[in-house]
Order: sequence, then C-alpha cells, then structure tokens
Amino acid sequence: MDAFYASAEQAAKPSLRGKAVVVGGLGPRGVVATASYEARKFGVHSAMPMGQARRLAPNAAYLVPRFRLYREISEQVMGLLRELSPLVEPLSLDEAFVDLEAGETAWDARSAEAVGLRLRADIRRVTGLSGSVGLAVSKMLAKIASEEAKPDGLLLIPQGTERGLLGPKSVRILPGVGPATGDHLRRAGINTVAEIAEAGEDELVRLLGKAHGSHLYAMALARDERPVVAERDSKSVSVEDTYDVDIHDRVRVRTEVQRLADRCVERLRAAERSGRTVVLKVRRYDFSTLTRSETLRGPTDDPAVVREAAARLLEGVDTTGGVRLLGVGVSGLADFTQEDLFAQAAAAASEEAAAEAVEAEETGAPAEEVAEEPVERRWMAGHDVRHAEFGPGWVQGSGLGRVTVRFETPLSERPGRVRTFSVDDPLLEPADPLPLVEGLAR
DNA sequence: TCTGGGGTCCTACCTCGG
DNA sequence: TCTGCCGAGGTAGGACCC
Repeated sequence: MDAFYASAEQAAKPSLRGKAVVVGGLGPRGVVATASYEARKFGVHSAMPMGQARRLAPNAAYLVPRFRLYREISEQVMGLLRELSPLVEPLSLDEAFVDLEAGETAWDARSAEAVGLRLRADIRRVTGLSGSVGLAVSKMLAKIASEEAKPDGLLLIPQGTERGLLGPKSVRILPGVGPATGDHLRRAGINTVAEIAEAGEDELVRLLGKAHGSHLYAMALARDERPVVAERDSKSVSVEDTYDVDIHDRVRVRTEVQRLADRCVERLRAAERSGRTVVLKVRRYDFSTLTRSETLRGPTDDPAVVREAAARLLEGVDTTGGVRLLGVGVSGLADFTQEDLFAQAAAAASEEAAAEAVEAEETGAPAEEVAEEPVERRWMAGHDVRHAEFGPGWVQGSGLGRVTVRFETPLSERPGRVRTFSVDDPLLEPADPLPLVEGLAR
C-alpha cells in the first residue's frame, strides 16, 4: 500500500485529499510513522522527529495513528491476496508476498501482469486506496520492484534482466542494507550492487560477517531462494513507552516497569501464548539503551511472575540521570505454561489475574487508565467523533479546554465545516471509523 | 534535529557439561 | 586429575524493517 496510514486518513477525511498529511506520535518525542506524498515533497519522511517535520511542513495536517482502522483495511487487502494463492506472507499491515505459482493464478510474465493489474483494481474498489505491485521470480526482486513501482504502479522484472537492472543501483536498494551496513560498504569502496558482486563473497564475509556477507553477496547476484511462508509464529511479545519527560524517581521507574509487565502479559494472553525469557529494556537520558534478560525454568503467562522478573532485572540497572524509555518483553514463546505442567496450585491467583486482564480489555482502555479516575476527556487529532446535533466528524485539534471538529465523512463530496467545542461538551462522543467505500460494510 | 513501537535476525562472549 | 575442545544455551547489543 502506498503511504498507507496517510492515504487511509486522506480517504477518511475529504478535506485532507491532495494535502500534506503526517501520521505519527504528536508528543514532544514523537516521530513520523508515514507522510503523504504531498508531505514528502517538503522533505518529511518516516522516522523523522516530529519537531523537524513541523519545521519543514508547518501547514501539514498532523494526526495520530488509528491502528484499528488500518488493521481493518489490511484484513480486506489480505483477503484479496488469499483469493490469489494460499501462500500469502504478510510482512506488515501494508505489505505481503504472494506466491502466484502456488495459487495457479499465474505461470508466466503475461499472466502475472494480468493478475497484478486486476489486484490493483480490486484493492481500489474494496478499500478506496491505491496499492503498488512488484512482480518477479523471487521475494527480494518482487520487493524491489514494488518499491520502484510506488506510488500507484506495477512493475515486472523480466527473468534474465535482474542483474542488469540491479547492477548500477545503490547498495541501499537491497533489503537488509541500512545506514550502518551502507556506510560500512562505502568505506570499503563499495557503492553499487555490481560492486558487491565484483568484490566477491570472501570479501563480503570479511566485511560483514558470515551470515550477512553471504546473504548480501547472493542478493547482489539476484539469487534468492527463500520460499513464501504463509504461517509464521511470532517469537516475542513486547511493550515499551517513551516518556515525554525523563523519569528520575526510582519509585516511579519501578511502577512503570510493573505496568509494562502487566500490559505485556495481557498481549501475551490475548495471543494465547506463554514465554520463558523476560526482557527489560531501558533507554537512558543520553539515549544509551541497555537490555537485561532472565530465563525462567519454564514458560509462563502469569503477570505476577513476569512482574517479579522484570523488577529483579531493574535492580541491576542504574537509572540515576533519568530514563526516557522503558520496555518489558517476553521471548522463548510456547503454547503452554510451566504452571500447566504442575498441579493447580497457583490456579486461584492466575484466575484472579485473568479476570483483571479481561476487565481491562472490556473497558477498552490501557491498564494505566483503568486504575485512575478519569480527569479530562482527551481528543486525539484525527480520531472520529459524533456530535448529537452536527453528526459525524473528526478531531482537527484540541488544547486549552477546546476541541476543534471538522464535520465530514469519507463519502462527503466537499470538505466539511469546522466547529469548536468545550472538551467536556456532553453532545460530543468518540465514534468508530466509518467505511471508506460506499456499500461495503466492514 | 534529537531521535517511536513492535518486531526479527545476527554476532560476540560467557558458562557449563560431556 | 587436569586440560582442551566443542556444542548448547543464556545474555547483551546492534542492525534492520515497516
């Protein structure tokens, strides 16, 4: 999908179509998740600090991500892909590999191109959004083709032309070559894919290590035999929070770690998994990041066990000077728990914890908000609302006790009117996202 | 300018047991 | 009994991806 989050927001909000839209964290330490192509013209791109984006594109619309909406659209698109083949490998919400041969929907370049064209039309019909298609004989090449096809295009790399096409391009075009590897190669005088091939496998392994070196050399020769894998079990579950202001108080740090451990276990349980290794992540005031981990005797999904392990790990970490980020994760995932293997000794305790998790889930609020009294309703930029008198709209901004709403829906033909309310206006309520396309209920 | 969140994979180093 | 080798598993950190 092209500039996925930003495109979804433009489809949902007619007044933003054709405008610069930036989706990401809006706090003082937020970064850009996705920028619309209009915003990219100003130099805004993913992973850029929000402050910098605002300086480059002060008139853009800045919105927080709405993952529920994106997940729904993603499911629609993945459904279309599964009609083409049983072998669909999602990479993220907006990207997937499809083995067309396995689905017997394409057998040569011509049939593949026809499938690609039809798919793009179907995606537009069902979601109202544009997607790009890359067609090639391997995953690596298909990915490169789809990147080159963006936005709103289709590119087929004919068999036999791969090396000629890749050769003159920058090493950065190869998946797995980021800033660090790119720099490393540049210092060794290697700037293009052809130069990787010329350098030879031994030199690549010497520069980058066995696995990375061999893999990169193979890719430079356009060799990639990796199959499309439909079902892939996740290997870890983690949650982390970056704080607007560094935390110095050790007691508060402990509390936050406990909170994160609970949230992590909630996610673990929702996935019906358990885990054996608990990982604590701490990013300090100077951005130095360290992790500490502890492997238990068996997998667990008991919040108390994960909380205690995380607390033990924290005791070994110096947080004087302040922390900007804390995280808790669990890896070594399994489908059963250590507790299952023994008698029901801890049954009462874990049932209680499960009840708590369900309660938190039912309120739809993060754990931290469950425990506290509601103070003031928060209106997040970009979120859908409904006003008893004016109908459906979305939050354009809020602050100083006021919230500004634009009243329009995905199907509005013209940008809607803007009105401002008090943040505690009883006629204003949060609302679910509306369908982006007419007649297609989600 | 000042750097998110949720993942995966790889490497280096250490310890332990055979 | 001591020493070295080797593999497995644990731990920490780094790079990368979307």
